Amino acid sequence: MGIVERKEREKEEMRRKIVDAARHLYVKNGYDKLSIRSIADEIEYSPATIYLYFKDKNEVMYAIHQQAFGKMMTDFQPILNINDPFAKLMAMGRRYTQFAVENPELFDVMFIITAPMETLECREDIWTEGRMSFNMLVQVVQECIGAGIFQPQDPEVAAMMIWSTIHGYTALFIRKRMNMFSDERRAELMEEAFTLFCNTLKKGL
Amino acid sequence: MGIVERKEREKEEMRRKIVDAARHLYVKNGYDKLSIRSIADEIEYSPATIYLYFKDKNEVMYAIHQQAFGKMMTDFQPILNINDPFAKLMAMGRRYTQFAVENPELFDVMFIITAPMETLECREDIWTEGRMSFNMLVQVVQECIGAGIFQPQDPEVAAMMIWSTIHGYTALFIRKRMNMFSDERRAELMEEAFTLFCNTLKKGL
DNA sequence: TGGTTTTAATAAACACTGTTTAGTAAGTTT
DNA sequence: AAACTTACTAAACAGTGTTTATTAAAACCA
Repeated sequence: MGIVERKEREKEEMRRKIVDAARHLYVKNGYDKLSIRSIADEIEYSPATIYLYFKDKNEVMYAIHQQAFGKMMTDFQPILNINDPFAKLMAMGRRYTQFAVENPELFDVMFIITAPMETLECREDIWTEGRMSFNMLVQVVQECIGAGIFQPQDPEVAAMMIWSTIHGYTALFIRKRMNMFSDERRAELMEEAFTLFCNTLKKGL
Repeated sequence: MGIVERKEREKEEMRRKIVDAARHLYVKNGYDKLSIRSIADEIEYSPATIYLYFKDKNEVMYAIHQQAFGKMMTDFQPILNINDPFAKLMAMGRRYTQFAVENPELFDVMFIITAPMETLECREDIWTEGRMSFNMLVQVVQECIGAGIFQPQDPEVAAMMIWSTIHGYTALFIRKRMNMFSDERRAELMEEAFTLFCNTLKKGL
């Protein structure tokens, strides 16, 4: 009797339906305007039903957060084919910011908003999505060390420094903390700060 | 007749009362739990009264944001007496993170939360608090160039790169994006990333 | 097949939220 | 003393996340 299996599938299917609707609304309207009721409306179920599949709104946000990391990974896939490790590193930095600009809400839920981090899956030293993404960066840094572009050193420390810089201006931009500059100057500063950082790394790391 | 003047003073006094209560509650409970009603309760007025002094909650947040920048400026004051420009720069970086760790909610409203940036005061290329803080950093970078520690270059670009790195790991930490590491490793990575960044700057910028 | 149990879904309520509007009471001016 | 102006608030509007009691359907068992 495949009844339990079918029920399992239906449960999965329903979860997927909820997350898809939620992601849709979230990407369009942002976190503040994403409500359990609007998700329920979208999938034509009552609001209470969502609580049969997710503990709370944070868990819905975590599911979106997971999907967002999935999308980012596929976006990054072509970069992994680049042979020159430093060129690969630079391409990764560029893509990070590009991803944020093209998908501001997804970037938000991945790296800024607190909601998804309130779930069990993101506490107690385990945050799978973060761990895996960071490892990807660490590996490229490792390759740079192996190729003699960077000096021998703890690749995690170097990776953390590099992530910080790229994430820094990206987050400041996304959260409007470059509003003291004009649109043009803003773009210029980000671009040139990136270039300067790359050159500094090449010389000094 | 000093009646208009007294009324002016009373208006100012009331605004101050509201912001003080709001800041108090915000620092204690964070943005989500700060409500117009809770502020009204604290100062023993009706919620509607707050709307006679502030356009909306965003403007209250902007007032807190202003006060937070004030506090940060006084925290930074002693650093400005350091003679060696590079030591001054490093001290500023340290204090930035220290301020964030000691006053996470204030850091949030200054550099992460979107609410205060929705006000008129923060749109159209003017964000006084941001401009002034950034200028402070630019000046120190300028001094580093003058002292021959950094090569001649656009000090705003260099300042943006430096701000990005320091802000990067600070924001990632505050928003729990280092949850894939243990407490100890987290602190270690931040500390060593900072040291590595300083050394890289000294060598390569 | 009939009766029992389990499951899925919901209506309604609870305790909130930011914000607006209409009305009141006190202070100020003429 | 009457007219006007200001400061304030009660109440309402339209939402929010979440919980609970209830119902209807599906699954299981005799």
